[in-house]
Amino acid sequence: MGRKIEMKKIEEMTKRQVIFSKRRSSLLKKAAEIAICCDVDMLFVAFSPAARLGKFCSKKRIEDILQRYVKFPIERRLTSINFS
Amino acid sequence: MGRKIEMKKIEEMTKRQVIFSKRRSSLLKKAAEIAICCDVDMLFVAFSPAARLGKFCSKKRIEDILQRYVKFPIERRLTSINFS
DNA sequence: GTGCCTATTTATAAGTC
DNA sequence: TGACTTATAAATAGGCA
Repeated sequence: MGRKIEMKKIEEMTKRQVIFSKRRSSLLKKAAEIAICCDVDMLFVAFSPAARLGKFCSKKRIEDILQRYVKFPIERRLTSINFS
Repeated sequence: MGRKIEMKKIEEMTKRQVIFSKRRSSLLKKAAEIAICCDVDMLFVAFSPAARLGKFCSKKRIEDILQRYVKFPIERRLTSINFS
């Protein structure tokens, strides 16, 4: 899509962030479509090098599983993220 | 992409499974590209209605986090999945 | 950092075998 | 079930405002 790019880390930070932002939203959109059309629950997380989280695409079952089984350190981080 | 479809659950099971299989692999491919080009770790999980897991797109940090913080019931399920 | 534009590249629904 | 093919629709890299 668009002009082709190499499959390697984009070294220019600004460019890398712009590309990430754009592609992440497309990926989430796709994940949401698949979740609905194919009747599956989808979980998606992106960790930046600074260890911050990206976003979720999720539904009920995954929220339940996370609340039930995931210990506090990761749970605390996960709950700061928007579900969509 | 392709002929347009409605944003709702595909009722025909066979068709739904075929579509899911195709779109899941595309989504994983995209996630892998983003992970490399944008230097992020990506985690992706799909739960079917039968509660079986789909697949992962993951890297080192996420594997570490899962091993360190996720309790056994979910961990046991996660470890049966391929990382790619 | 945001938000559109668009030429180009990908994804993919349907179909066939 | 999978592996192709193809017409169509979506994603997107690079620009530009």
